[in-house]
Amino acid sequence: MSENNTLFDFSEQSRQEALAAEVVFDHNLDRSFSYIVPEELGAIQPGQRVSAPFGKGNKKLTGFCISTEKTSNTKGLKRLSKIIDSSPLLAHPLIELAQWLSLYYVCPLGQVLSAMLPAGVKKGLGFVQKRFIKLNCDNIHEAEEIQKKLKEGSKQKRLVTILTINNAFISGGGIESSELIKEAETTSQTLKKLLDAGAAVCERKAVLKGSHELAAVEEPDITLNSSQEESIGQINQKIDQSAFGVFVLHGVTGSGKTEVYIRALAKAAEKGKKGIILLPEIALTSQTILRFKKRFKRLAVLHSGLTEAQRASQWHKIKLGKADVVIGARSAVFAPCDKLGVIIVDEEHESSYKQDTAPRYNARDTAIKRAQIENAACILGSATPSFESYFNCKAKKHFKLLKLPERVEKRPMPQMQEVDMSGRRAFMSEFMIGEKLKEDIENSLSSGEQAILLLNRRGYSNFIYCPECAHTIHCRNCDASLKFHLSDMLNENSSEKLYNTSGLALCHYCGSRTLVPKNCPVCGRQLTMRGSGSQKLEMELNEKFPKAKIARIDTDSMKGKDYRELIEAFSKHEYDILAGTQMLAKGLHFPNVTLVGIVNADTSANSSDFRSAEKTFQLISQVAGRTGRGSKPGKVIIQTTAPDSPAVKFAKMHDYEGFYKNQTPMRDMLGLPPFRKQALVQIRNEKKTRAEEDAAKACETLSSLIKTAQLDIRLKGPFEPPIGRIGREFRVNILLNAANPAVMMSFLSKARFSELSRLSSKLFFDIDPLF
DNA sequence: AGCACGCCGACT
DNA sequence: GTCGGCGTGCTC
Repeated sequence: MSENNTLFDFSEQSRQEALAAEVVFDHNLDRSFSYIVPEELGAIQPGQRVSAPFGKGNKKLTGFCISTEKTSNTKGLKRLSKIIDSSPLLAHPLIELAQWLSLYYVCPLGQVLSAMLPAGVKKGLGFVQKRFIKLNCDNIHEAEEIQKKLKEGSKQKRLVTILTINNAFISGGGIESSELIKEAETTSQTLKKLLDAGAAVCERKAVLKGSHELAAVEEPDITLNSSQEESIGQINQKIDQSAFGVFVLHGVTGSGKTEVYIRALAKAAEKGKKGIILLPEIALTSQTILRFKKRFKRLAVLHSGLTEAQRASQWHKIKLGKADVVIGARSAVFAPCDKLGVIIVDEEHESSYKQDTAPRYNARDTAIKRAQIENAACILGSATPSFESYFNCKAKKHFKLLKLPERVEKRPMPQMQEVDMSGRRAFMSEFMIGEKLKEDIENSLSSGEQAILLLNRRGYSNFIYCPECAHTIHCRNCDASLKFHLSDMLNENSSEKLYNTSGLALCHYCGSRTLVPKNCPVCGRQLTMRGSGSQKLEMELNEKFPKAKIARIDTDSMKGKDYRELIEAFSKHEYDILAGTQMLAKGLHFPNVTLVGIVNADTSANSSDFRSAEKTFQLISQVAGRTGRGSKPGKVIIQTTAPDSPAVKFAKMHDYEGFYKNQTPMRDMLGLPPFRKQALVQIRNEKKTRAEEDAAKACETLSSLIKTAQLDIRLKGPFEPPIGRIGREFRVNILLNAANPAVMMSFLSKARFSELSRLSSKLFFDIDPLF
């Protein structure tokens, strides 16, 4: 209707200059749309969200304004309906970062911008309405007048007194009503009378939810050793100069990396700048958070245990400049700090920094880019740096390697001992704890110390299996066998004699849950749950150490909060043995743990994974770091079927450099990371033949584009991924690798608008994939 | 990504 | 004769 009046408006509208806004939406269209900004909506800035009519039905969509421009060419442009935010949610550096992410990770800008904001912020959560009370006068003299009218010793009088003392006059901020009532030891009834009499007024204001600050600040009394001093010196220099620089802090476990982080964050705060520290989600325990809370009063925390509203509140706290330090998981790399001084990525080698849904960014690499945009220092800390980061120190001028080769207080590195299980496969299928490990656990227990046992698989068993015909139960939607999980969630009466009532079959790929039949659907014999897992380990421990208190941790048995509680309980020695999966390897600090047993060090999960040796090395080294953190020395028992593999050998000797030198020539030869950058193009379709056809076409298109432009990009594929079908869709992969990430970036942004976009299969890009 | 338009098969 | 399958094209 109103959009159609251009016919008559022609002479006035189109000749006049109008303000146009470029808007991107959170959909799969990788382009922006121009809209006229109607004058009555007022000023608009990039980073604000807008509501705009879109498509034939003019459906109102929420988008982001990314730029504005005066233009006389307004033909065919629609008008914005609304400016949603009163001020930009995303400042310029974050928009710039989003533009880079969009290009680098081949993801529409609107999706990136949307992913930068917590869901609660988009919903407008994070604030609570509170009532503030102030006297209906402007000074003490007028307040005395009010006092005179009230009865001596009355509660109303007391309220007025408190308001007067606190200068809660009409032009001021007032006192929050519940605080006032508490202070005056009265009730809301009394306050209401005062308000009704017109002696005081009430004002509603939006206040950050749960934003109570911690009072006590502990003075740091830790003396740094010389390598810590050296490291912090170099980092602080960059922070002082407001200069970009990346520091790979290679510190053995227990070498005091956290103290270096704290000093860098303090330095930034001292300069009036902000700092962000990223941790793997699993390491964000109250243990760690508390350590930072003690040192930084103005701290914001972003972890998955928060509700949407709490998260939004923390976000706004940062946005309002009320936090000097932000501690959080992956997405905290987008924390809306202005004046960023330092950004830290702890355990930078962790694969959980990579997001596995669009935008598929790696928070470590995003942190580097953000530091570059904002002229900040970036610290990548790890006991086992990723080969990528170590390589960058040699190859890139902005990277600098800093080493912390010794544990603090000169504590010794744990003693490492491997146990060769290769000749004992029969034993391992039955039990998981060998004699050597059993002995050492007994020793630890008898001297009142604690032990951690680490297992590499999750769940009770690998699959549900028929011993007669070898049939395994598979997922309906995926090419994956279902895993059996013990569960007490089932109610006995619903599941008769046909189903196993002790647990459920779970698909680790699409998350579907089904009942487990008792008998094989093919031959009718009774099914068994074969394999080994942490639940089975727990049972074996209970048998072998009946007096010990045993706790089990894995992703299946734990949801965030329970996990944190269990960690606390273990650190208070409420348990003797902690058994679980990889997640135990991360940055936990238990002074009383003197023994770590790695039940099976072989990460043979996926032989196509060229990083599997690197992962094994990281696992052993990280887990070893959990022991001997107190006054007593630590010991590590590594059960492995490959005691001579480089990963085990070098990890045993705590020799990272040696392992790097041993492994990287092979990577170089095969053209793998860190020497070349990888990009995965995945074709998905519900029809298998269609997926295969389209993959073949995509290969051809890509190959010819590479050839004609003579690019240094190699193509491998098409090939079926380890799991060929997930959630009903068949998948086919094509792998690209390029010597130069910029070449890859420009190639892909061109390629996706070529014939590739005309395929009927869905296309997915995963840059720097981790398998 | 949505959503509409449009052209061929299986039904009341 | 109509309902509805999903291929194609467009979105300021």
